[in-house]
Amino acid sequence: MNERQQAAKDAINSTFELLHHRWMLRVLWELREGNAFTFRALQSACGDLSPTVLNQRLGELRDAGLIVNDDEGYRLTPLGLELMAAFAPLQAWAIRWWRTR
Amino acid sequence: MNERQQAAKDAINSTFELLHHRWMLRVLWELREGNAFTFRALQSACGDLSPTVLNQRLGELRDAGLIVNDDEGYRLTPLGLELMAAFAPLQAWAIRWWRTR
DNA sequence: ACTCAATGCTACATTAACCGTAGCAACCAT
DNA sequence: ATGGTTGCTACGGTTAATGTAGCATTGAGT
Repeated sequence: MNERQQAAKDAINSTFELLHHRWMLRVLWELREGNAFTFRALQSACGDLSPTVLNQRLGELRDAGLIVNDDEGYRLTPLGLELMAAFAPLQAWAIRWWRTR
Repeated sequence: MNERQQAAKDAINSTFELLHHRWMLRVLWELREGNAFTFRALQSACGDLSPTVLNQRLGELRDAGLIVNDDEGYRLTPLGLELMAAFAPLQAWAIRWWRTR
């Protein structure tokens, strides 16, 4: 394996490491439109997850540069918006999969 | 919210519920080319995760209809391949994100 | 038949992650 | 000053993940 391939592998592994935590995908999903959410609004949108975990996830997302917390609340950065754009094809798949169950 | 929107929400939530478990994304990623992996080959490809968890993840993927276990080993079903196709844009994002850190 | 390696997987004990509930301190409007 | 909303933390209990060891089965070689 050459350097470029290794870097790609590191990048995707690191991405999975970030995303695999509980509620992470859901939190990002709720923010995907780019709108700002207050802590409590986000908690509610995710189906009342515990504030402990939400705060952990928000910290991880802030450290990763995917969200910011301005005076309107939490919202995705351009980088975060790009990630959610990459996730767009997932919704169509989810609906198809849902039907097969 | 109408019925169609609710179904879409259920579908994506259910997808996240499936995917958020540790190693789940990584296991799928290793299988994405459609090749068959033995249990131990898959374990090794994922960086030697514990067999306990690998077996749990494989069970969940089997129940979800995303993998099968034929005489060559574990491989993605057509549905599983479609999911990984939906994940394709993620790699490009991951590399870009990796560079910003 | 006997060894040997590889297979898929389970048992067990430990550590880390997640959970719900309660509530604090800061802010603002009334 | 009272009441509402904000972001967030403390606490104790439960679930999930981990690492190491090893079992039972299969197939190849001698």
